[in-house]
Amino acid sequence: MSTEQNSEDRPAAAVAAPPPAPSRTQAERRALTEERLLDAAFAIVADRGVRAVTTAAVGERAGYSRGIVNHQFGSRDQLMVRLAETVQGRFTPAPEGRRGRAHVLNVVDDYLGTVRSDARAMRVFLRLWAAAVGDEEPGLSAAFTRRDAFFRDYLRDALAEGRADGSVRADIDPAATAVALVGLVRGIAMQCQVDPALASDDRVRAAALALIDHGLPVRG
Amino acid sequence: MSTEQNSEDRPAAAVAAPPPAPSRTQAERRALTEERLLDAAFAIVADRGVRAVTTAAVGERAGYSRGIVNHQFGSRDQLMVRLAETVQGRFTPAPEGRRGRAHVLNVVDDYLGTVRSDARAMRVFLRLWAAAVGDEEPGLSAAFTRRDAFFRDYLRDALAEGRADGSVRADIDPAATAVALVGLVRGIAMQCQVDPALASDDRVRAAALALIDHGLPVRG
DNA sequence: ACTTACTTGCTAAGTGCTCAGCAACTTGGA
DNA sequence: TCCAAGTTGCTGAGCACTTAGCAAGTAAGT
Repeated sequence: MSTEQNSEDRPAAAVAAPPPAPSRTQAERRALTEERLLDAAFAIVADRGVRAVTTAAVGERAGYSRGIVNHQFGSRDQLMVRLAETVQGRFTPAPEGRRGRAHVLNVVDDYLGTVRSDARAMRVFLRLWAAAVGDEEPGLSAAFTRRDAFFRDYLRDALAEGRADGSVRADIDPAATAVALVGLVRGIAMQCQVDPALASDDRVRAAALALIDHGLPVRG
Repeated sequence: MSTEQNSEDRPAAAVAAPPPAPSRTQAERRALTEERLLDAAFAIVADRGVRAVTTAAVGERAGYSRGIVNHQFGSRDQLMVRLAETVQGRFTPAPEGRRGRAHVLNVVDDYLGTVRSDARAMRVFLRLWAAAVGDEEPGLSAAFTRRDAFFRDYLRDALAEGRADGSVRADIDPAATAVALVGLVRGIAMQCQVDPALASDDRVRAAALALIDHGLPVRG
């Protein structure tokens, strides 16, 4: 996936097969095709939802034929899994030097900031996650089970570190609190999805941070 | 919807048309049919997900024919909306005498308790909500936009009351904090859905309450 | 009788996937 | 260096299947 805005601006692509450069390695062709298909699937999820991702729609939006998805990925399900992994890669928290409580607050703040700064990617991520929760896409459930565990473990470790350096209360349970924090940011982002007025409201972000920041420190 | 467990224990219903009592008012027939259809739809969502709710599957599971849903509700979409409203009705918070911070904590505790005590209904609620967020079911999005606003307003008022009676910090924003709290409980419940091991872990519930309880009081 | 509940046959639209075949690329022998 | 043989990317017709909804009919209540 190069960027997310090349959803409709590939002009002649949908008409005939893409002849961008005259000569390409087979590996290059394959990689380029995969990228285009993932871009197309991304755009369709963003615009019309997970259910609208049909093999034909993806192939044609990417400038190929109806059969390309099955040829490239084997099945629609595997395309969805690859898409999920790709989108998940965008939301990997960056340590950024901070530690303990400040680190946790930073991760949460970043996450909620993404709701505004990269609304399209967040929309796709949440729609894929919703499909996984609803058990509508077999492969997605496994992909997000792994992803959730990773995110929780990351926050658990940050919380444990904060407890060790004294920036986080000693009586909290790092693992369980990590579940609550992941829930907090996801749940807020989901509401923003249903009601866009919330997404453009910085008070929600501030309230979430305040909730955490007054809950974690040793002194209130 | 009578109860949630009558999903498979209506013996002869699936074989022929239901002849439960020989004589019924037209209004009674209609009401009974509606209830059975909603029960069937509920069970299908719980067992196989929102997408598996086809008009034929619902009709036949309820002991009727394929066409009954369209006859009774006009369209599949309207069945889904009615189902959502019915399920939402189960999750209306009961005031229960408490006020301010204790009231807020009580509502959150109840909600998280439901993840274990009425897992089936919670599962259906979350799957419907996920479908609404994913924009897969047109009518559901509107139904849950209303529902979310109601739940947020309810918590906002409880928080404002707590601020007035001194049980909640004066510097919090009731409306924005309500969004965070709704997100917290929904996000936790969603994770429990994907990873059932979390659902049976009381530490998560305790951690969520601790997060709130140390965040809201005037004294830390 | 008449209205309403409900069934059943049908349709049109849409689904993922298969497969034969063509065209572009790669490889290796001369 | 060239060119045939082999491999891979990709197409597009078609298959088997599912869907929501309609229309015409039958049965049950008034």
